[in-house]
Amino acid sequence: MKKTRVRFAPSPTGPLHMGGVRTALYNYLIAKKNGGDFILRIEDTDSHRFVPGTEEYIIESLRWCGIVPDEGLDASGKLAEVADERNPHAPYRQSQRRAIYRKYAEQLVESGNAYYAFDSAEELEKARADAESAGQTFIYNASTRGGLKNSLTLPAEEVQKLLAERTDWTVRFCMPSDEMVEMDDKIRGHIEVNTSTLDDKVLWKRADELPTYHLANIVDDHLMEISDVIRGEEWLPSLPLHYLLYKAFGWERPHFAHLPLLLKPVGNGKLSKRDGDKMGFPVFPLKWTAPDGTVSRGYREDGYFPDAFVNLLAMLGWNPGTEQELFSMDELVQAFSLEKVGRSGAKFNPEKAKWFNKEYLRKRSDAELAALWMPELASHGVSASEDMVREVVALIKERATFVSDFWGIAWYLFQAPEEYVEKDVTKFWKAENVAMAREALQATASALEMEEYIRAREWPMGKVMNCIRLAFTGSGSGLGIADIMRFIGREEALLRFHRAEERLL
RNA sequence: GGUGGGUUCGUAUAACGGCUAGUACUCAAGAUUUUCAUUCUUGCAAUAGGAGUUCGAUUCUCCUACCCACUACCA
Repeated sequence: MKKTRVRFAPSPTGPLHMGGVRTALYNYLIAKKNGGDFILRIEDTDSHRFVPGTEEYIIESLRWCGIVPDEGLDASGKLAEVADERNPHAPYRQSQRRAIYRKYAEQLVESGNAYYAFDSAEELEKARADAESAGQTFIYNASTRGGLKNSLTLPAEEVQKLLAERTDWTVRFCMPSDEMVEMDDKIRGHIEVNTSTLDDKVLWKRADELPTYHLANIVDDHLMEISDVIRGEEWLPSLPLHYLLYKAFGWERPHFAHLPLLLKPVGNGKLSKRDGDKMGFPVFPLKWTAPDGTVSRGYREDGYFPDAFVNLLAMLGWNPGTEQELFSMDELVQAFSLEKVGRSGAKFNPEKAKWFNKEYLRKRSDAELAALWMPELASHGVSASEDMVREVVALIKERATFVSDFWGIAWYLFQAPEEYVEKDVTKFWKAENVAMAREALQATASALEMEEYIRAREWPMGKVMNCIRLAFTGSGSGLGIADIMRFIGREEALLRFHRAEERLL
């Protein structure tokens, strides 16, 4: 049995979005489940769309998620450029592998599976326009290539001349004219396509001496001994070409699996950057500042835990077949299989995403959460001991989804209220209740004693307590009185009550 | 337009021909609680439509509708 080797091969054309992270995750899980390798490769064969900083962004995103490549990164965590024991196939950046691809493109021409094409962009544009005005679709393949400028139609001397003189020619795949391509996909099953509907894709460009995705992808997957190609559904239409390419080279092809797309929460279409901005959730793992200064929020900066993010991503398109929803990375490795990946696109639900984080927050230790909260407390001018913060966290963690919710839930344990919610004042601050509350507060030394005091007199517990809470927190909601008093102390409690009396009556 | 893929509660999904179509999120109601939140209980809510195969179809086949992707010298 061949070793499982999978790869994640993004283009550095923009920040990795959550769909991309999910693709990386599924690849990683399959690799780890089978004791195989997860390889990171950067497909930067389109020099025009390169966006600075995205390669680093991709690497950092994967690292944050705990998706660690077995191959592709050097000791300093950068994309490996020099081959060594760990990275035998370096470089892993396609722009640095130029020399490799040309050889293979020429091999295909020699074997009759590809040819040189000399059509200019304008000529192709015209051909398309003509076909369209005739109500047809232009396809560069067996049906049209005979009338176009290429090494199949031009005399050999002319071809040699153009090859030498011009710098804008390409190598195109010679698509068979009428052949059924039969394919198997691990997720979608058997698929058949007739080659007459396919076109002679450009494989290599003389202009920048670089291959297009299709050639580079197949060559590298072969050279890097990739056993399973797991990628997004948008690649399904080019699967026949890839099958034919493997056949033309005489190479054994990997297994293929095409993942369903991630769709926008409402309406139709795939999830895009805009949706997040519009609906108030991130679509990127980390915050991204574009070269033009535009900032996009990230899951990390929004307060998501990486394991929660990984978990929610895993459940988008896959299910374990049981009712378990919470999985650690190790558990995912155990439970994951492509057989349980769905075929239809998954609409992303931001509400459910929050639920996952809430569950993970609860699982975090009080100490860890306290440590995460300390910086924010400091920014509010609060200097509390770590022990105390930990106790507060224990009290409030089940009310929060993010650590950033903590302050809004428990601020009044650290500072006195300056304002009182009007609605709650009219509801709870009634003279007779205030009188009872004052007496109970003053006559007792602790919350426990106070409760007994109120009970002994058969006073309305709720009314009295709400009155006190209003004085403590400025509103009708919040923690239990006993808990609040434990943190602020009797002195502060009395002070807050008297201040409320002064302000409200 | 062409090619390919898809379609179970609002959302994510379960049920690999056989109970009353299950679960989670959301939402609603009730219980608990000194308020709020939590927690617990209950409820609302789906097989796109039509044929066919079968004793029996969410599941298999075909047609229709709708959705998505691709259709570049982008990936």
